[in-house]
Amino acid sequence: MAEEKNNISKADFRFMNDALVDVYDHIMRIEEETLRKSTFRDISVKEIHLIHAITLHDHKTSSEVANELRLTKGTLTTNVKTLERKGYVKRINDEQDHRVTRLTLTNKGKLLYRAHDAFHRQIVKSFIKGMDGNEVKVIKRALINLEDFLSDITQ
Amino acid sequence: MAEEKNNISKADFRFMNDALVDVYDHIMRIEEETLRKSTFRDISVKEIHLIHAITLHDHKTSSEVANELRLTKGTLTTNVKTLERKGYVKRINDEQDHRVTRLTLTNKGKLLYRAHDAFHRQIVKSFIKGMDGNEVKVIKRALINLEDFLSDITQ
DNA sequence: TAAATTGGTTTGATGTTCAAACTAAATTAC
DNA sequence: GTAATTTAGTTTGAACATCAAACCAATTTA
Repeated sequence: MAEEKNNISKADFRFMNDALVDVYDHIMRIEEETLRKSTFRDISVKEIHLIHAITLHDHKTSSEVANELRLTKGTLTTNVKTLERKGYVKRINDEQDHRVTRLTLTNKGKLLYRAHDAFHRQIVKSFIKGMDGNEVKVIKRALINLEDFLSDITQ
Repeated sequence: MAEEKNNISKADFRFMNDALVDVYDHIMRIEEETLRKSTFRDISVKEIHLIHAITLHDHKTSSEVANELRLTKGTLTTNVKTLERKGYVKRINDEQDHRVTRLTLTNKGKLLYRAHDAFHRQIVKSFIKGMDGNEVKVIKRALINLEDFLSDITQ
């Protein structure tokens, strides 16, 4: 066997590690800059992640969104408040249970959601650029490996 | 051709996008928790990234580190100050140019650096678990694709 | 119907960051 | 060779994100 399975050279480790680390920072940076130059220049990366978590259609409760983003309820309240003020998010009072507020995007919020989603689509597309079906499967397997590894650590 | 090149199904997009997004958050979370439970419980994820940027051997200047991490000089000064107080980092006065301070890790800092590096090694290893040389090449290509895409945007 | 629980908000504190003013050292321009 | 400019880093004051804890109102349970 020319290449041992599960054995990785120092150079490969360094390359992949740096790539994995840098890529995320780079994406955040680009998102920030892109937003700054767009019609949505009053929105930060953190805010767009909240908008993404609220999603297009499924009227989640505040607590659900807070859990997903691992923020306290208090933090979410304040963040939602500013996005509401800026006109991206609307609160809906739940008819069944008068304690809960559900979150939804305004038209402006939906527009931003779609723009952001399109950017992510580009990222994924670039990731698998020029690859055939089998190669895409290899990438998926790698991502599944990583997710499994990470969830094994957590519980 | 059963599978068109460069065409990705909605499901594949969603899977890869979510994986790419979630993986980073997950890693940060695990780093945070692991630190909390270790001997280094006085260190945050942001702080460990600073320690990583200072590196084991190459006595960078404050400005160099600030640029790498894209922080202002002022922010770096305060961050270094707390890491110095906690005993992970040392300032060295440059003999040539008395304006510059170079940054280096104490033994405690180096210990932490190595522990953190070992964790990253595990991550990369899990990423390519069970793959042969060709498959590893596919992964590398994907990461290069992504880096190219991102630098093209920034140029 | 009183007590406990739940969903969300408010409050006060902490940590991270920045921009701008500043200090000290080095470089350049005359 | 001194004055003016630039450079490296620090200090300061403000802004923002976050949290934990106290709180309020509605619902559930006992």
